[in-house]
Amino acid sequence: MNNLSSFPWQNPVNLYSMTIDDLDARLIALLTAEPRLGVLECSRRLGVARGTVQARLDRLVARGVVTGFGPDVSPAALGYDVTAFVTMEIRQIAGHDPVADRLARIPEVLEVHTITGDSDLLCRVVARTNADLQRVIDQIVDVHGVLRTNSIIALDTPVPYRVLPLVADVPRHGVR
Amino acid sequence: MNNLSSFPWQNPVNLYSMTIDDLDARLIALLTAEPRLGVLECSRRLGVARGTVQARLDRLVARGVVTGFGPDVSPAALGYDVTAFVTMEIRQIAGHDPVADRLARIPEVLEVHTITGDSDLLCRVVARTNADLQRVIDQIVDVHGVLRTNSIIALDTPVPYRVLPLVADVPRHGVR
DNA sequence: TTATCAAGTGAACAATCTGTCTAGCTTCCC
DNA sequence: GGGAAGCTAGACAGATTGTTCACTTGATAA
Repeated sequence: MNNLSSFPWQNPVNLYSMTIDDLDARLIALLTAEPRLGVLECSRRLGVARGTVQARLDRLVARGVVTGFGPDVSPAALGYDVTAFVTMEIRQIAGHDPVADRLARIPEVLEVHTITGDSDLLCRVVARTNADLQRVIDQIVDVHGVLRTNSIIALDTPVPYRVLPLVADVPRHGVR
Repeated sequence: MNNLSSFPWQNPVNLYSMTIDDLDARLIALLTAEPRLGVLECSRRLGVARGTVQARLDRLVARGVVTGFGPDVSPAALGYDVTAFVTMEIRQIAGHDPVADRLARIPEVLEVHTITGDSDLLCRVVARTNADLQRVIDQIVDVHGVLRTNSIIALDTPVPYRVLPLVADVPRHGVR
């Protein structure tokens, strides 16, 4: 079933195992908890050599498991207290999706997905107030090709976005 | 209308202006682009003194605008290629939401929101394959209090989560 | 069994950065 | 004018970084 080891060159993306081991997971968890930690301090906390931490980090980044260490910005702290999910039907147009391109130009649109189901696109937007949300939605509706939208407001977020449990879980399912 | 300056003590959370200026935005953009940059290098790139960058950064973190510098992990790179949004109706139970607590115990559940509309909760989940998604959804359905679920698969993500345009936009709307 | 390779260890080097102070200057507000 | 806050510029010791070295270990394959 798994031909990665037999014909790795046929699967360049998967040249490296898509799994991480326990040390990787602990490293990610550590850096998530205390992101400003240096490599040296990490090596001390994890009980391994500095070179190991450095190599692991490089490998995680090279594989694309860790895509960056960007500052996490809270829209709420900037005054954008309202989060909403907007689904929409669009007029299907050939070629590279022009609707998504237009949506990407609206700063309040934080992400866009194409989806299965009745609607075609799902995007997450933020706004300063409910009234401000109307303004943002108006911008979305104005996008050429958008036929109909449907908004759902996120009242509360009992579980904010997190990946750590997943990261901690992966080593236990290690296939390789 | 804005009583922040008159009675700041009545609004402890908003003691600091919820706005950022151009330098803040440029600093965030710079760190987003090259996150491993040190404070000194930032000060050189931005053309300001090191102490300024340090102070700005400290303030951004203190205000909660920047919540962390955690490593950004890509679930896809870990083999979780399928993303789905699951909405659900739940049996309303008094007290601190026990359903969300249970959902939080499922590693594949990346975030949970309570929402307006027909459904009560919206959560983002990932899975290794479509078949694996069924396993995850089964776990969700098994949660006590979950009555019905509805899954939407994200086929593609033309605009991945990003906050930078918003950050760049805020200084232009600076109220203070 | 032996050869080979990938990975980790421990140590060393110079160059750089960090945390923390100082002092002086400007701007804004009462 | 006085005060507060923010920025600049410079200084210090101490810590960290990137890099390279030689050596050990474990797994794999011939």
